[in-house]
Amino acid sequence: MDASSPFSNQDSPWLPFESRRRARDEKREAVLRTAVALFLEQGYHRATLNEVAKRLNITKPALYNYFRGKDEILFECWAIGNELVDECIAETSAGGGTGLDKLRKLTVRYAELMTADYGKSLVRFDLRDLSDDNRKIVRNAKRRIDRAFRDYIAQGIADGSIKPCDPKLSAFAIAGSLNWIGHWFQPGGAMSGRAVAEEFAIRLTEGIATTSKKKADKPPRTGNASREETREHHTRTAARAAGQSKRARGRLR
Amino acid sequence: MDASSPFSNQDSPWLPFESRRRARDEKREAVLRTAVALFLEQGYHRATLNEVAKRLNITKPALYNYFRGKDEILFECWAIGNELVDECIAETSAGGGTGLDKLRKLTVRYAELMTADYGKSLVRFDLRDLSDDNRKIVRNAKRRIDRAFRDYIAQGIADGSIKPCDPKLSAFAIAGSLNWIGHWFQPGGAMSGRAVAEEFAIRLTEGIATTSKKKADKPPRTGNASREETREHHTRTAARAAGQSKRARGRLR
DNA sequence: TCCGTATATTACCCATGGGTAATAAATAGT
DNA sequence: ACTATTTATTACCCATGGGTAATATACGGA
Repeated sequence: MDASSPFSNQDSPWLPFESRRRARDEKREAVLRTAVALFLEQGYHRATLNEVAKRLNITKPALYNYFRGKDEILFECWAIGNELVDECIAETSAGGGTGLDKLRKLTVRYAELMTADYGKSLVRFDLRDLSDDNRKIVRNAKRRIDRAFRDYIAQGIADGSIKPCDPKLSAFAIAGSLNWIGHWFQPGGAMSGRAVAEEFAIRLTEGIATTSKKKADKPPRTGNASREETREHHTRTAARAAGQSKRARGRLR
Repeated sequence: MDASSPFSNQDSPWLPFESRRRARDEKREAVLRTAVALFLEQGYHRATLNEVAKRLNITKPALYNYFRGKDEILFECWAIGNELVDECIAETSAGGGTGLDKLRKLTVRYAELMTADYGKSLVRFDLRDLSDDNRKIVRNAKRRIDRAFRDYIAQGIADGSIKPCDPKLSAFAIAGSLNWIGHWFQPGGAMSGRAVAEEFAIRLTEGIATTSKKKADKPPRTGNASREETREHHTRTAARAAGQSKRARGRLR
């Protein structure tokens, strides 16, 4: 009725009777795009590799040219999301400002990530579906993200931009609220991902900020923490090749 | 042993039947306690009914004396958690106070629920594992919970205890943060569930409250929103019998 | 004591879906 | 064009685990 039609899936490099000569990495990424969408849509266990393949106009065994197995696909989806978060943290840390400034900056970007597929995969996939090695990698990455939030809060307390509080619990509270976005946000809604992100950034930090800015009431200052680039989900492929962890590049023969 | 029968005498031919039924319900609940723990520990799909049975020193088919199938067990676990939340909401709504008072009261109780198994089941189980009918029930219940948060916020804005804000987004932010507790809290940690709950209640409401109470700094006023009873996870059995929804009482023969 | 019911067990069925082997088709290099 | 390599397909294996049928056992009631 839908996915099997030759007219849907216009972005599949395997369109029948189409030139099948495309870079291997593009196909890999196409698999991941399809897989992450399906995993989110149906849940990892209900989603089958047959269905992933079907949506790409190929058959299941073809997937094994690019991945060792289902759990590796899951991990790679997660890894892409993780790289996006890492970029957020790196850029936020690189930029200046008070602890509160950084916290807000990270909050906005992280929130917006949670409204997109790869971001959602960070919070909706289950660690226990991964291999032991990959599970360790993910756990460490989660800790790094948590530390970023805590560090910014601690820094804010130190520089006086944030009220004294327990950084650990405050980070949990903020990150929890943001992570939950990945569970309820759906693109078709009334607010865009960007809008939700900016709203949340204000709401979640106003409680602990020392200066109670009324940024929300009118838009005289949109803030400098949200206008820069956020629009390159592509050209990330090269960066991934330098990823920190063992991520097999397809089946090694 | 309880109040299920006024006469513990042999002149009541109902006593044996009653005690039998009670024994049955106790076994039912034992299954649910074991199942919810296992589902949380391993995830619904990895957890097997064989393992549930094994932990109860019985075998898998014995479970089918009490439940129609795995997904019904999942639903019943969820239903118990939902009743606990319903009690929170009912009591909070019954009690007086400003919108902010009620919001805080609900926040404390809800947070503490999230630190226990049945509470966690509300946010960690996947709707899509349920039958269509049960899924509808759960969805409606989730909406009711969301509405409670929104109503209290709206009420608080109306009575001046809460700053003007979007009730919908604020409710999402608060509930999200609370729900996330169900994902990270583990009993063995440094803080008790109660302690986490009270911390969160303060942190999550201080941002939108008009009066910035410093409840956290010293304990001159512990607040009336946290001392009353919260300690009856038992004797809930009878209340469940009057539950709002089709919940089969074991296999009907 | 004997019957009927509730409850448990053993032994099975079988749909599902991840994964693999053998092989065919396309592509690149010479 | 011939060959090696990559990439896809068809046809299959099989472990897993939910669910069921047949049956045994415990127990209350007469």
